[in-house]
Amino acid sequence: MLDLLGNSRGNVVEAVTNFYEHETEFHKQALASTSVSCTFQARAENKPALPFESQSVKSMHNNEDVSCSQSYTLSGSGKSKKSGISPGKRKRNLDSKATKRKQTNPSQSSGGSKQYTITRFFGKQMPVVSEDGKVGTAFNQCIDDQSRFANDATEPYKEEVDQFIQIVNAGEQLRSYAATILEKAKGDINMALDIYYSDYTDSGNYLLLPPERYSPIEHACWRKGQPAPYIHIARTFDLVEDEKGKLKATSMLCNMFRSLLALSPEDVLPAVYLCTNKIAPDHENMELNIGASIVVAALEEACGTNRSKISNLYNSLGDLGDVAQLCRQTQSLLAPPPVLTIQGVYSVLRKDKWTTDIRDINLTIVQFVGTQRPNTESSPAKNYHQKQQPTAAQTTTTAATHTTQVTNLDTATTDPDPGSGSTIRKKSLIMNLMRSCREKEMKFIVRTLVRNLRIGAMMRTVLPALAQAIVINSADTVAECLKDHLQRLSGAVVEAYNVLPNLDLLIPSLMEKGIEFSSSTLSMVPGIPIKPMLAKITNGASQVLKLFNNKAFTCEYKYDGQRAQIHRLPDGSIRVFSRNGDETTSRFPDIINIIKESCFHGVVTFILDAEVVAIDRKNGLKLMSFQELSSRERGSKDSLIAVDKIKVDICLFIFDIMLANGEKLLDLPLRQRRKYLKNLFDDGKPGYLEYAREMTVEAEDADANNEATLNKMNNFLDDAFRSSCEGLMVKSLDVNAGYTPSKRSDAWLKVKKDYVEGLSDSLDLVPIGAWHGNGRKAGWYSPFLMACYNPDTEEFQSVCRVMSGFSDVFYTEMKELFSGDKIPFQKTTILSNC
DNA sequence: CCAGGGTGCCCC
DNA sequence: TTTCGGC
DNA sequence: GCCGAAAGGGCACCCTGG
Repeated sequence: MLDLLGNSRGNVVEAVTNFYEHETEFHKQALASTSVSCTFQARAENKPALPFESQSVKSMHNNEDVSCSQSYTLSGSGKSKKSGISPGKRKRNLDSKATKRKQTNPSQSSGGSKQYTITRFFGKQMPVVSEDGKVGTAFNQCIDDQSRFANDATEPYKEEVDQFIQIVNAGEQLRSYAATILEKAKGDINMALDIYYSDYTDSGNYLLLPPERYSPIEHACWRKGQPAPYIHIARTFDLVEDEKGKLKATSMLCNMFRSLLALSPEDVLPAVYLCTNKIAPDHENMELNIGASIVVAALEEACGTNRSKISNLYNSLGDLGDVAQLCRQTQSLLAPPPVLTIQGVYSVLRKDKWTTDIRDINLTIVQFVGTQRPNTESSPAKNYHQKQQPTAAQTTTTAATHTTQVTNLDTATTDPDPGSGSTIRKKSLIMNLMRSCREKEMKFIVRTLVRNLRIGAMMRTVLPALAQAIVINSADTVAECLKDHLQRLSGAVVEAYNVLPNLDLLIPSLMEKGIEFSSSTLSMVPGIPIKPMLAKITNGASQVLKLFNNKAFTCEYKYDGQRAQIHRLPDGSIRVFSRNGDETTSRFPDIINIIKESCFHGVVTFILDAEVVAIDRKNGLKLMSFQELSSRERGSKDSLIAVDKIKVDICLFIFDIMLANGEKLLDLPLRQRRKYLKNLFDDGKPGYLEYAREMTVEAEDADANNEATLNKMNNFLDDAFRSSCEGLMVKSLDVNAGYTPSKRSDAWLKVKKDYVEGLSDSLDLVPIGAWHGNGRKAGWYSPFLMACYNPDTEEFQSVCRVMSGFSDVFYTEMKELFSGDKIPFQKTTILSNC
C-alpha cells in the first residue's frame, strides 16, 4: 500500500509510503464485499487502465474481463465519458503537460503506456516517496504534536498578569481579577483575554435565547452608533456550529440580525454576505483569489508557527480554520488588538480593495478595524512592504511594531513595488486581520478566506433568519399573526432571491419594505441571472411513467455540455451566465453572434435556458463530449476570447424561456413557454442554434402499463445515447409545469446511463494510496488513489482517485485497517499526474 | 525575459 | 457533477 | 424530502527562478 499521507489542499505533505502486498485481499475485503458503487473520474494520461480503443481489458492477474466504460451496444463511437477523454484530447494533454516526461511507448493499445514518476498532482507537489515510512506514522505524529502543542505553557502568572493589565488598559485594581482568570486560563494570556472580553461584554450566550426573550439592544455586545463588531457574527457562527439543527441555527442568526437591525442597520448587508460566504453577487465574477497557501503563509508569520506544524495540524483537524484557531492561542499579544468590525472584515474581502490603490486598503483598515487602536504612536509602522522598505520608520516600542495595524501611507504610495505583487499585499492584510482576532474570530475569518464556512447555513437559512428578525423587530406585529408573518416573509425573501440573486438589491429593498415585502416587490432583471431550475434523478422510463401518470410530459435530449442562461438586455447586448450564476459571456463570443443572427427583429429582452455543446461541424455536426467543450479558452473578466481563434465550435440547444420582452413567464406551463421560444427564434439553424430534440407524450399515453409508451421512451433514450447525449430530461408540460427557479422539483426528471440498472460502468481497481480527509472527513482517509495491475511490468499503475459512494462506516473501517504499521512496504509506480 | 510552477476557481 | 448523512 | 459538505479534472492567472 502506497500511502500518500498528504493533503491535496494544503500543499504541505508528509509522506509515508507503504505498499500493501496482498492487494487482492484488501480489494475483496474493502470494496467487493461491501459492493460499494463509487464514482470516479479517470485522468487523461492513465491509459493502461482504461483502454480507449478496446472495449474491455484483461484486468488484474485473474484475467477477468472488466466492463469498461466507453462502448455500449448503442454507441460504437468510442466516446468515453467516464474515462474522460477522446484520443485527440489525450494527445493534447500529453503534448502540453507532460513535456518533460516523454512517452516511451507510444503504442495506443491497452497496457502500453509509459510509467511516470509523479512529481506533482493537480498542481500540488506530490509527497516524497520514502521507503521506510509506515502508514499511520504521520497521523500519529501530528496527534502527538497537537497534544504537546495544547499542553505546554505552565509558568507562574505574574508576568502574564502584568501583560494582561497592560493589554486591557486597566489599572492595578484589576490585578486580582486578572490573576483569577489567568489561573482559569492556565496562564494563556489569549484565553484570559477571551474570558475577559466575554465577561466584560456580558453577552455570553444570549444568542441562544429564544427570540421572544432575546433583547436585541441590551443583549448586544456593542452600543448604538458604534460599528458592529465582527465578534458578534463570530460568536453566532460558533454557536451555530456547535448547536446543530436548522431551527436553532435560524433562531440564533435571527437574534444576531435583530441586534444589527436595531443598532447598526448599515451592517446588515455585509453581515449577510459574511454569513452566506459570498463577497459579491455571483454574476459580478468577483474572486478572492486567496487559498489555503496564502492563508498558511500569513498564519506562519502572524502566529509565529512554522509550516510543518500547521501541516500536521491540518492533516489531523482537516480544517484550516480550526488549525488557525489553535495556532492563535500561542500568539503573543503585547498590545490591545484593534477591534474587528463586520464592515472592516467584509471590506477586506472585496476585490476592489485588493487591487486598487493600496492607500484605499489602508484607509479601510484604519477606519474600520483600527477603532480601538491605541493612539500612543503616531509614527508609521512597518507592516506593509516591510521587505521593500527597510528604511521605513520603525515605531519605538516593540509592542507597537508587533501588533499595530497602522500603515505607512506615504510609503505605500511612493513605493514602486517592484517584483512584489498582490500576494504580499494579501498576506499583509490577512495577517492584520489575524492579529486582531479575539475568541473564535480566527477560525471564521480563516474559513471565510478559504471560502469554506462550514456552519451549515446558506441562503436558505440566513435569508429566512433575516426575514424573521425583521418581523420580530417590527413593534406593531400582533402576536397571533406573528407565525404567519414569519413564514410568509421567509418564503418571500428566498423566492425573491431565486429570481434576483443579488443581495445588493434584495437586502436594501427588504429592509425598506419591512413586513410589507413580498416576492413580487422585486422581479427579474435581464442582466442578472435567475437561479436555474433543477431536475431529479430517476432510474429509467418506467419510474418516469409512474411519476407522470396521466400527465402530459416531454422527453428532451440531455446534452453533454454546459448549462447556459442567455440574456438579452434592453440595449441589445447579449450576456451568458453559467449554472452557478457566474457570467461567462467572455468565453462564448460565438454564442453572441449566433443569438444575434438567429432571433427575430423586434425582440427586445429575453432570458432563456440552454445547453452549450461542443460540435464538430466538419464531421456531420457530430456532438462532442463535455471534455472537448471544457478545453476551450476561458477568457477573463474583461477580455472576450477571439472568435477566429476558437478551436472548438459550439452549438446552442435551447429548451426554455423565462422572460420574453419584459413579460415574466415563470408561472406559465412549459407548453406555453415553448411557444414564446418559437416566437423568438423560429426554427433555428442546424449546428448553431437548435431546439433540444424532444418527444411529447400526451396525458392519455402516460400510463405505467402502456407498453407502447414505454418502448417509445426507451427507443428515444437509445437515440439520445447514439447522438452522444447523456440521456433524457423529462418535463411536465401542463400540470405543475411552471419554471421554478432553484428548485429540484418533480416536474423535471433526468434519466442517465449511470442511473439505469445494467447500463452503468464498472472497473476493477485496487487502492494503493490515500490522502487525509478534509472537514467532515477529517481523521479518515479520503480520497483513495486507485490503480490497476499491469501484468507486463508487474506493477500497479494509478488510475484515478475515488471519493464518493463510501459510507461513514466504510471510512471508519478503512482507517482501522490501515492504521499503525500493519502494512508492509513494497515498490510501486504511480502514473504521471495522478 | 520567459517558461514553469503554484494557486485559485469554474465547469461537470 | 456525484455521494452520504443530519434534521 | 431537503440541504449542506466533500470530493474530482482543466484552464488562466501571477509570481518566481533560471
